[in-house]
Amino acid sequence: MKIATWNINSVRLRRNLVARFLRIHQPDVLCLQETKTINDLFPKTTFAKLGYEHQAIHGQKGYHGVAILSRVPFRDTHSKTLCDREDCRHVAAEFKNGLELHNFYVPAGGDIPDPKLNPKFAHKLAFLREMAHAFTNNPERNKPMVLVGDLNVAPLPHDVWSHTQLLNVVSHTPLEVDLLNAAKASLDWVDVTREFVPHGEKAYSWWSYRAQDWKKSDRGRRLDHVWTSRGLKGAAKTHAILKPLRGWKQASDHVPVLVELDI
DNA sequence: ATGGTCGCAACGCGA
Repeated sequence: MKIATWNINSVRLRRNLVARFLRIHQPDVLCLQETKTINDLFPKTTFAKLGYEHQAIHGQKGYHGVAILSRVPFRDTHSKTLCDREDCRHVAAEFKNGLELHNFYVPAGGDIPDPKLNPKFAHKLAFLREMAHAFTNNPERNKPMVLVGDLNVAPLPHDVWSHTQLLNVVSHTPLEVDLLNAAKASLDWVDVTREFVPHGEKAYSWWSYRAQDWKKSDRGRRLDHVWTSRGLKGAAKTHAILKPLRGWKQASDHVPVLVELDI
């Protein structure tokens, strides 16, 4: 089963890029974040025509929004409400082979890394805590599960271009990293990217729009993640962060992360 | 140290 995650930063603006990605890489399932549209305006038929006729769409006007596009039928889908907000930041699908797939879009958290001064950062921290609670004591924690998404945290020193320069920058502060690690520990999740890329090597999935030349400066961060439950350890056969897609015309600032699981 | 760029939707907000 080939699974991809991609923060698309408007699925309507970039529907043709999604279609190109689907044609080239042929994932079985694509999880999108920041679709930025209400469900009625989601380009369903564009993707259905390419074989992705099973769609769990959870969007809102203008902001956030997540979706799962699949060639494989779902058994069931649902979405969680986190932090008692209407924000569309989670959608999950269960497949007939028993796999449960969770697609998250964690709040970015604003600029000031202090929850007392910045309510957006406080929301991010609360969201990460709730993410952990969602899986702690989960009666189904032993089933095969995959968690993907834009988690908006780069946890390891080599998940950012400069560990020391980003220690006080939202996405890499110790506070967020600790909470992300706690969420990861809640189900003993495996970080698939780091099973393939050694911890001493740089790995990025996002490059800012603000750089003059994103490729030349290469000041990236690894914000997009694929986690598998412990029972799926070793199931990942291939892994790729599709850096060239950042160079596509009118690209998203995130690139897809793609894994092939033997399930 | 600062500001740099996007997308939505309406000229601000969130990223």
